[in-house]
Amino acid sequence: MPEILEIEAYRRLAEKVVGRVVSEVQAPDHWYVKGGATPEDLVENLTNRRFTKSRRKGKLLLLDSGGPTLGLRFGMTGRLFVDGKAGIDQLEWGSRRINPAWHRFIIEFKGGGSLVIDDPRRLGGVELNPQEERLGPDAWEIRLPGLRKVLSNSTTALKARLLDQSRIAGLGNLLVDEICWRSSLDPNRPANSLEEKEIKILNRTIRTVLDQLDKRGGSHTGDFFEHRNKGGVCPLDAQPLRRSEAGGRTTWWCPLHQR
DNA sequence: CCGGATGTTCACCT
DNA sequence: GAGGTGAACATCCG
Repeated sequence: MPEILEIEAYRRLAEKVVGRVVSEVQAPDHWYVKGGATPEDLVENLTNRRFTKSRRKGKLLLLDSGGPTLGLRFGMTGRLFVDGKAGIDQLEWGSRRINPAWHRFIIEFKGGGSLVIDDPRRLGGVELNPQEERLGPDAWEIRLPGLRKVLSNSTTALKARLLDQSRIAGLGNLLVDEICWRSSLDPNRPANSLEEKEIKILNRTIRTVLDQLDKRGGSHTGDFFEHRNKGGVCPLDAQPLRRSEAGGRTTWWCPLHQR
């Protein structure tokens, strides 16, 4: 799932619960509660609280309450439902079935309505007062000086650096492939080998891709997405795409124009 | 049946 | 400390 665009869609959906008061919290899956807290901690800290804001940092969704802040992570297969309505119609690689056993976290509100995380693979989690400072600047808000800093002093592959949430928060595997492809940059290049000219291109491309794919409907709507398969060729120059691994993730790129 | 898929965290190496 | 790897989570799809 979800990368920054999907979490942003969830954030917008979660605005519906701002102003509502929590009547009941169900956290049936102890494993799903992170940060050293227990399901009981969540119940105690959130019951009778009124949510005041729906925020996002990278892939972390945050609901402020005036007291504790609730942090929601969705892993690859987590979906958010508010009042039974989904934030994303169809999650790539997700399940299209609905199974109550996959409802890892449920909040009921006074006066009706609910917020539910459905997560078949249990890769997400909920946390009280997550350490937001562990995340780098948000990818949607980062600017040239911030991006320079992300890439400086590191021989790590460009792609691994862009996926490192502590350096820049929000980009996932699909978005990074799309961004490198549009920027004509080889994802395997050492991060600190980029010239100023290339960093500028990358900086612009990050925002262009996020704005454009957000309007289109998500991380899987990029121009490159449908080609990153076995036998895929570059839609720009028809060159067969290469496949490798970077940062532990499958990477596709065009060996001709991505340098 | 097997392998891989939009993610995060942590242990364990070098 | 930096950086890489593999495991764990559990389901769907080809």
